[in-house]
Amino acid sequence: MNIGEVAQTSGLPAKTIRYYEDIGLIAPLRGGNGYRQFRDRDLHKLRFLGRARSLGFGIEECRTLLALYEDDTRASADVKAIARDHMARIEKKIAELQAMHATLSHLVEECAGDARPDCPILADLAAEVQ
Amino acid sequence: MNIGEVAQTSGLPAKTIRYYEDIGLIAPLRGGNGYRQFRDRDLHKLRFLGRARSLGFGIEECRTLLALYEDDTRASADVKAIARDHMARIEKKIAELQAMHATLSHLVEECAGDARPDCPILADLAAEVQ
DNA sequence: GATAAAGGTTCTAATCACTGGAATGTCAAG
DNA sequence: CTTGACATTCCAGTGATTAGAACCTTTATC
Repeated sequence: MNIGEVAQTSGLPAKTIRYYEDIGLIAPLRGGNGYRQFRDRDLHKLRFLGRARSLGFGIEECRTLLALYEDDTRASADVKAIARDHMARIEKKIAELQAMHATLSHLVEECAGDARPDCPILADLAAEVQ
Repeated sequence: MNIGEVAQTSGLPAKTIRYYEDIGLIAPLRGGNGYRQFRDRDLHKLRFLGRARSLGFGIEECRTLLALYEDDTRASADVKAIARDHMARIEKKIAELQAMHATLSHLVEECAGDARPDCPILADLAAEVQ
């Protein structure tokens, strides 16, 4: 399989697939013409990566997860720990975003949103103390 | 005021303040020794920027907000529109993170998390179809 | 066989908002 | 005079791609 077909099948852009090879996440073979030759194994890995990335795992976590996936002697506890860490980060991020949203929501409600210059949003941003 | 004091007062790292000058968000004066000389106006702007950034506005949005702040003839509607757009982006991001979290939460619950290799998390990542 | 389109290759540079580090200059105190 | 704290500039790196340029190979059509 050439990269185009793999991109189609995996849902990852060809650019991304090349990048993943660059950083050593996959290692497709090469044909005589220099084209990458993807085996089923490469495709599986790419799908794994696409799914893990879509769940927000970072590249290095993906690398670790992939290694665990390929290690028959892994302990599921190791995988679970990575997932838990990641969940904690997501929770933190959500909380931050919700705090931002709450503040903005409050300010937007207060703002007349008309042609006049008076604006509680700017007033808040400019306030000496929050 | 020198940059160190401004960093203290504004809560922004000196590096960040220099960067903000670099991209034209502030324009402090210079003393004969080449040191930046910050006026109250610069400090106000930096606090404004710090607050806006902490609410998640991007640098270019900050630039626009700062311009609106300094424009006495602004319409509050313009500010409100920027804030609304930003809120919408935040909402989208929260929804994405919540979806990730829900999936992970489910998988983590299913995973024994012991010394055995069987792991629903890896199984999900490796699944052909989701 | 010529040619053009489609697909492949590598490489560099850009994104965003800083941040780290190196090499160097200035100021205040002892 | 020296030491230390503080300032300066410039270059490079972060994460995870992505855009674009210049070029090569394959395939289909004339």
